[in-house]
Amino acid sequence: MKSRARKPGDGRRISGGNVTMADIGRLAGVSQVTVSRALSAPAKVSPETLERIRDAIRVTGFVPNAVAGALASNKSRLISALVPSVTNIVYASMLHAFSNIMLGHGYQLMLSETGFDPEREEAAISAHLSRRPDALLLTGIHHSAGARRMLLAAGIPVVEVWDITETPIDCCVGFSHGAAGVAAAEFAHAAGYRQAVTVTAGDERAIRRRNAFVERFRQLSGGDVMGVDFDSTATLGAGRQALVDLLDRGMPRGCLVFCSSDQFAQGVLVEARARGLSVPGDLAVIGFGDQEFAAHLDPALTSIRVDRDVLGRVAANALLARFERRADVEAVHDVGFEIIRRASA
Amino acid sequence: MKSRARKPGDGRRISGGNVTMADIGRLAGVSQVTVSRALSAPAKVSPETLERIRDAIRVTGFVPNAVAGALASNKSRLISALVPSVTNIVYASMLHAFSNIMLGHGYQLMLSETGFDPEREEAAISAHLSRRPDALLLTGIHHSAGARRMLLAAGIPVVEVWDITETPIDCCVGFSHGAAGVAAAEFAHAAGYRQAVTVTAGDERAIRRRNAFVERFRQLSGGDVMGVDFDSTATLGAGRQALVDLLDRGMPRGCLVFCSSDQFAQGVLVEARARGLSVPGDLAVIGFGDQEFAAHLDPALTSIRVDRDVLGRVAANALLARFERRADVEAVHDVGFEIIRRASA
DNA sequence: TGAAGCTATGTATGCGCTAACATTTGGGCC
DNA sequence: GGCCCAAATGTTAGCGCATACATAGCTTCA
Repeated sequence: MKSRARKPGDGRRISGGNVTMADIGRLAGVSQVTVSRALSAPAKVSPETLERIRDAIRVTGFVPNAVAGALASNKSRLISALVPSVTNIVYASMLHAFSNIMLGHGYQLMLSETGFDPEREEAAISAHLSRRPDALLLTGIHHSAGARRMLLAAGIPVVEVWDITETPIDCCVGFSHGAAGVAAAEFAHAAGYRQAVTVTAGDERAIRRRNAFVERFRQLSGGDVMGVDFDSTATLGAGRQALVDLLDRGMPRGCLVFCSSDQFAQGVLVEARARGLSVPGDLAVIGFGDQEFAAHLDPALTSIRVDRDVLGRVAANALLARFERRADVEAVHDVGFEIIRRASA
Repeated sequence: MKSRARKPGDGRRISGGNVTMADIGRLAGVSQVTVSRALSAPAKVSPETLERIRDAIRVTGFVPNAVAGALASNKSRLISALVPSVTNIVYASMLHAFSNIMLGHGYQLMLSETGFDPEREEAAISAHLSRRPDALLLTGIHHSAGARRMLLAAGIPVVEVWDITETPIDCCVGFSHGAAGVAAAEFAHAAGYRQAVTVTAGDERAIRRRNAFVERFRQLSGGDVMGVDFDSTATLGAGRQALVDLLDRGMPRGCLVFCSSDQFAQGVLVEARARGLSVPGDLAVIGFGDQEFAAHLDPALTSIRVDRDVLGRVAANALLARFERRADVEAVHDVGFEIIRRASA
């Protein structure tokens, strides 16, 4: 009896889908291994046999079971990616570049969102590791102790993106958020701004940029820097509200608004226009991310650009290099950032 | 001998990660099955045994191998999602809502981008099916013949989103793009517009909306409707360029620009402002998607809203219903759309 | 001409888990 | 006291592949 007794509705496929290599072999008059070879190393199979096998596959619609393959070979050709949010273009475009390269090398992507929450991240890591991915992409360099332990125990390549550290779990690709904040402060000071305020999302990296900005700007200008912080992710509406709050709190005229994202910055610009405030006269604005719309706003938005495409590509290549145990791979890749000066600051 | 001889570098984990249930059982003084039960049905295991097993798991950092579990049970608890692009907020936010619900029910997500290309979609479907997902989410209702064949043979729940049809592969959640185009034409005519042009991305659904709009608008106004088509996805810059082209081609004054996305519409608004054209005086604009920025543009953008959150949630629930073989599930879910009238048209 | 090597295939085994069935133990009950 | 049943655990048999090793038929060339 080929199949054991099963209750209905127990997950057994209705039809197709459960054709196996053994079935194909039977049809083609060869053994299961030869079918396996025909798929993974066709050069090792004679042309005639190959053709019979391919016919059988075509006729049956056979799709090899990669789950079984992964179990047998201990290689899943699956990559896990954990990002804070897919609706944030900044992560989505990095993912896009990353997954395109991995796909080109035969790897599929498993995705989870962590929402900037280390506990959710830890849960996701555990869930993903149970799937035995061949590698893992994490966003950021701060992870719970439990997460670090699991990742080290898993013994697979891990790339942390969007930040850099001298002590990555395995390797990291990103840039220094502290340096970005400092550069923005120096840019603002050099541009003549002596007063600044901040608008920051509930994102640990945004907070680090803000802190570095505030510290450096205080050093340079001596003044105090007030700010509006959000728990949540950046939206245009929140940016508008932030400017309302800042004006209520007596935000000085002619000051620079350092925003943790272009969404906030656009909101500030929109609210300023609605109130008849001139930019950069009454207030100047600097965003982060240099999204496509930044250059087209009126006034065009000054922003900190990070090449998310390069980020994703470098991360993918770092993993591929690790798979091939290439010796030339470095653990820390700084992709840098660039302040794009436009009319808003 | 427990492990066979292996060459170095053949994918074997370095440490941890290859603890098995049998190892845990040995430590806890029970058999492997009891460990399995402790994890999947703890009520069936005595409290003392449970505690010893949990201790052993804690000590070793054991993470169960879901690959083996999936092979044995023929249930992967994996859902495949194929979307045209994750960088398009319209799909990203739908995915976000979808994956949140699935995650809450213990399902992980496998993701691929298809780039509006049926061939890429077919390849992705094949790759995903080899992973034996428990269900599949597809974008759109048009798929290659090969794709349809594979999906039917797989015998798993499939939900097609962003469109509806009377003949889904399994079930679909979306709205009628033809109806949306017709509604936009009727809205435009009722608002007094007698001339219209279109700006359309290389997206089969956008083209269908456009065609329906053009046909209905012609019926109502008698006039011709010219348009700019892009092969690629919608960007603000392309929208600007589209208006440039349309003006060059003698686009009539006071006409309505029907855009296949808010990105295009924003580009048209930006270009109009740059040229000193008034909106909706010199030209009116209607977008699609009602993204967050639409309401904040100047003038605020009239757009066709589709509730992407509901779309993702309904799609998730449709799959969950199928898993539970609930009888109350319908095959076609029309989530509708809504024209949000603002200042731009 | 025969040993060595190569090509094409096959056999055996097990990856780590779940599902079905078997067994043991200890009450509860008539 | 014997019977039945439930609770707790164990035994067995695969899931569909990939890997290691074995084997048969052919070349090749010393």
